[in-house]
Amino acid sequence: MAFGGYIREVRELRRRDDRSFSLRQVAGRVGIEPAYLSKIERGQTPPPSERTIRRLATELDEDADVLLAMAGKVSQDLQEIVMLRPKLFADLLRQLREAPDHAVLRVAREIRDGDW
Amino acid sequence: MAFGGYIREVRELRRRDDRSFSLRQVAGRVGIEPAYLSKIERGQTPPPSERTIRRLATELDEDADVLLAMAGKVSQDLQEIVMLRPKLFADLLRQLREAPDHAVLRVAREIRDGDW
DNA sequence: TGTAGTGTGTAGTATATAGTACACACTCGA
DNA sequence: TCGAGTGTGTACTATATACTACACACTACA
Repeated sequence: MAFGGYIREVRELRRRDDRSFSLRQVAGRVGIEPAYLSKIERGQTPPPSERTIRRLATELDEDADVLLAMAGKVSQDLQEIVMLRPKLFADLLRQLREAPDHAVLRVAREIRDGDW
Repeated sequence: MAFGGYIREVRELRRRDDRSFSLRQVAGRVGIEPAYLSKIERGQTPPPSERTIRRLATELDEDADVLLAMAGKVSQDLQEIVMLRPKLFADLLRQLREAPDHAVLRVAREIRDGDW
């Protein structure tokens, strides 16, 4: 799914119950020009910065990491986690690339339960 | 450790045994201008692109993910792994941020051994 | 002693990123 | 019916990214 089209879809859905979700008003609350948001939603310009995507996520009650992924980006805080131990996490991610969700989830659960 | 200084250190070390590791010759093999490599090594310009860092890594026999991390970058292929399942990997990475190396390694080993 | 090779200073460039600013035509409720 | 609000077209801009090109002074060794 393309980033812009998804934003438009979600915004118009919210708008059905709340007239304040017009393009202009959302742009205003997010802190960008309406013309820019219009171009973003129609894919006439590349997705905006991480900062702006995060504000859109908050505004539209969407998951920031998912929106960032649709925009072809990875959250800066995740990048920093990888950069602190690059070999460790590079290997791990490449191992997990093909692993089914449930296997990854189990791993996350084990770690969370702190059985180190 | 700063990216540029590390490159210089490694290159000069290689150079002790192999005169072909001069700044000019390495730049030539990597495909960039000597003046540019000079500025990189002295930190007078930001680290180069992922593509150029990878070539430097090959040339100097260093780990590309580690060099990229020193340059404040995360490999594009790793970013793509995260972007395919953003929620899953975002959660996992944030769980593992504080986990000790050996715990992460054990997780990687379990997955590799395929006990899904 | 001269020339081949070394690192570096300075100037400039192309492309991408991340937007702003303003005007325009349309629509819809009071 | 008119004016407030809507989305969009066009033109511009500032900053960052990722380099190239050329000239210069120094060194080393044949």
